[in-house]
Amino acid sequence: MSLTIYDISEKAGVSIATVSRVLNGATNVRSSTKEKILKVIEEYGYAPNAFARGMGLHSLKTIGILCVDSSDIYLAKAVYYIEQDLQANGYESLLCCTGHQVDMKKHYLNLILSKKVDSIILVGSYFISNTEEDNDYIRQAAKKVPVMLLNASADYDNVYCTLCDDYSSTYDVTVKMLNSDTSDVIYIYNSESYSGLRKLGGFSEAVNGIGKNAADYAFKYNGDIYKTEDVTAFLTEIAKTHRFNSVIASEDALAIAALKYAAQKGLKVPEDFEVIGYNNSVLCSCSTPSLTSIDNKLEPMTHQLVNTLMGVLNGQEMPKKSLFNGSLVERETTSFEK
Amino acid sequence: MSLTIYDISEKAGVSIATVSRVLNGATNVRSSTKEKILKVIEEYGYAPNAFARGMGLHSLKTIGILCVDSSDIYLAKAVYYIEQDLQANGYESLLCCTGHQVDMKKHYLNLILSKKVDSIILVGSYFISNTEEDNDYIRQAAKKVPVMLLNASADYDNVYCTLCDDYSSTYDVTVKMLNSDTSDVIYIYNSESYSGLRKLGGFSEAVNGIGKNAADYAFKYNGDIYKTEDVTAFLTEIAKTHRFNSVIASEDALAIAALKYAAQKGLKVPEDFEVIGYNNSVLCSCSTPSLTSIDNKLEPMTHQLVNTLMGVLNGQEMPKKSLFNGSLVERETTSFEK
DNA sequence: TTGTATGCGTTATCAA
DNA sequence: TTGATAACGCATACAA
Repeated sequence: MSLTIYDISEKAGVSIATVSRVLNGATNVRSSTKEKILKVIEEYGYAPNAFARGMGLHSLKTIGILCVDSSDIYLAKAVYYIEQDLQANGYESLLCCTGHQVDMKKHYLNLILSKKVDSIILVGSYFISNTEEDNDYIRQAAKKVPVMLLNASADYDNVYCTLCDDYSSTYDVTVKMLNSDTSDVIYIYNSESYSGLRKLGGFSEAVNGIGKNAADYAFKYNGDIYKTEDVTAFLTEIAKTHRFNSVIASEDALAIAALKYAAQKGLKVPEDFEVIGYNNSVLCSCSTPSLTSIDNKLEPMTHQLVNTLMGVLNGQEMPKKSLFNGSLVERETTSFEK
Repeated sequence: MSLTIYDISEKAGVSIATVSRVLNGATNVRSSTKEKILKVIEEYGYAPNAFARGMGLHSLKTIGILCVDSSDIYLAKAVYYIEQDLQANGYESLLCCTGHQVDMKKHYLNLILSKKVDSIILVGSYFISNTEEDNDYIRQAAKKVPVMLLNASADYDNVYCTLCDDYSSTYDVTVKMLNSDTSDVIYIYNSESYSGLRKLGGFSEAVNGIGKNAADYAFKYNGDIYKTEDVTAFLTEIAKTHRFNSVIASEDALAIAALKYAAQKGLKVPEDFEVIGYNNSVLCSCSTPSLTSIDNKLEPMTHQLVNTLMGVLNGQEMPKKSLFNGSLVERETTSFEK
C-alpha cells in the first residue's frame, strides 16, 4: 500500500495533526517544522488518500457536468471550456452524458449526486422542460448542491443560469432578413428545448410583426441534423408548397444543408439565396461559401458560469441569472448592407 | 446531514453489516430481510456516502480520461464514446484536458491518479513521445493502475493499446492516388504525434516506392487547422514551387481547406483535382463537394478499449495491443475506379 | 444467516 | 505551536 499520514508524521518526528495542518495550508505551524514535513513528503512522494480526505472535508473538489451528448460540436466546446475553467480553480470534472431520455437525465443526476460532487452543471438547454413536474428533479438536486444552468433558465432556489438572449438574436436577424432582397424567409429548427423555443419565438415575433402568420414559415426537422442529405430533402419537400429565398437555421449544420439545397437548385448565394446559421461553429469556415452565423458567446458564458459557481461555493451572493447578447458574424452567405 | 447506514439498520431492525451486505449484493442474506432493507432504503431515499464507500472498497468505480483538447471534433467523439461505454459498465468518467504541454500532461496525470481512479485512459496519440524519457510518466502511472492508450502504442507493463493502422491506410490511399489521373499528389499534415508519424510514414513509403523522394511531397502546416484561410494560403504558397493536382490530408479540416484552394483556382473537383481527408468526421458531409475521407474506426476502437479495460480490471488476461484497419469512404472529391 | 468489533486515512476539536 | 483523540460512514473478519 501507499504511505499514510502516519508514516510521514513518524519520519518527520511530529504528530499527524501537524502533518495534516501543513497539508491543508494552515498558518499556525512553525515554518521550520513545515519545511521539515514538506521535505519528507517530497522525498517519499506521499499523496493523501483521496477517499479519506473527502470524508473529512465532505468534498473532493469535484464538479459534476451533465450533458446530453458531449460529441455534439457545440456541447463539446462548452464542456471543454467549463472543464478548463474548473481546472484553473482547482476543481475536477466528473462528466456524464445522459442522452435525451428524461428518465436517464434523472437517473444520472442522482447517481452523480451520490458521488458527492460539490455542484452540478447542466450543459445545454435540454435539461429544462416546459412542465414544472419534469423539472422537479432539478429543484430537488438544488437542495443538496448549487445547480448551474448553461443556455437555460429556471427560477428555483440555488439554481443559477447563464444564457444568451437567443430570442433577441433571432428576432433581430429575422427583421434584417425581412428587409433584405431575399425577404421570403423560412426558419428551420430541430429542437424544442428551452433555447430552441426562444429562438423560434424570436423568429415568430419578427414575422408576426409584418402581419404574417409565423407558423407558416417555421419548419421543424426531426432527425439527425448531420445527415445533410436528409435535411436537404426536407427543404426540397418544403419548397413544393412554399416559396422561399432565404433560410435562417437554429443550427449551423441545418444551414449547411440549406446551402447544399441552394447548390442543387443552382441558386446563387448570397445574390439570390441567403442563409444564416446558429452557433458560429467550425462548420462556418469549413463550408463553401463560408456561413454567416449567430455567435452566442459560448466562451464568455462558460467563464461567467464558472465564476458564478466559485462565488457561490465561497458563500458569496452571486447573480441568479447572467444574460449575454448574441451577435451576427457575417460571412459569404449573406450580403446585408452595412 | 443525510442518512447513514446506521439509520437504515435501525429502521430496518437489523445490523449495519446486513445492510452493507444488501448494498453490495452479497448472496448470504435471507431474501425476506433483504426485501425489508431494500424497502427502507427506498422509502428514505438513502444513498451510501461515496467517500466512506471508496475507503472500504478502495475504489469509486471511476476512470480518469486524459485528453489534450476535448473540443476537437475527433477527440470529443472519442471521449463521448468512451464515457458511454464506461457508463454502461457502471463506471464514471473523470475528464481532464491537459493541453499540449508535456509538463501539464504529467501534472494532471499525477493529479488524477491521486484521486484514486481505477484506471487512466489516454485519448489521442499526443501522449506518446519519441523519447523513452518523456514517456516515463506513463510507465510510472502504469505501476499503480492499468493505462489504456487510444491511437497510440507503447510497450510497457500494464499499458494496453487500441489503435488503427494509420500507416497502411495512408499507404494504400497514396498508392491509389499515384495510380489515378491526378497522380501529382502532396501530403499535408499538422501533427507529429504517434499516429501523425504513422500516417506520414505510410505516405512516404508509397511515394518512395515509385522512386521519388517523399520528403519533397509532404508539407507540415503549423497552426490552427480550423483557420481555413490560413491553410488555403499555405497551399497557395506550396503551389508556387510545387505542381500538384491532388491532396491527401492528415485531418479532414486540412482537406476542406484544400477544397477551398481548388475553388479559388477554379479547378474542377474531382475531375482535375482530388482530395482525401482523414477521420471521416461530420465535416465530410458538410463540405461542398462532400469529402472523401479515411475512416479510422473510432467507435469500434473505443468499444474494444473499454472491453479490454473491463477485462483487465476483472483480472483477466487481455490483449496488450488491439489493431484495427481503416477504410476509405469515397464521396465527391475523388473518382477512383471501382 | 446475522451481529459485533475493528480498521480505513483523513480532518477537526480540544487540551497542553 | 503542537499533540492526543474522537469523529466520519462504510466494509469485513470473525464470532455467534
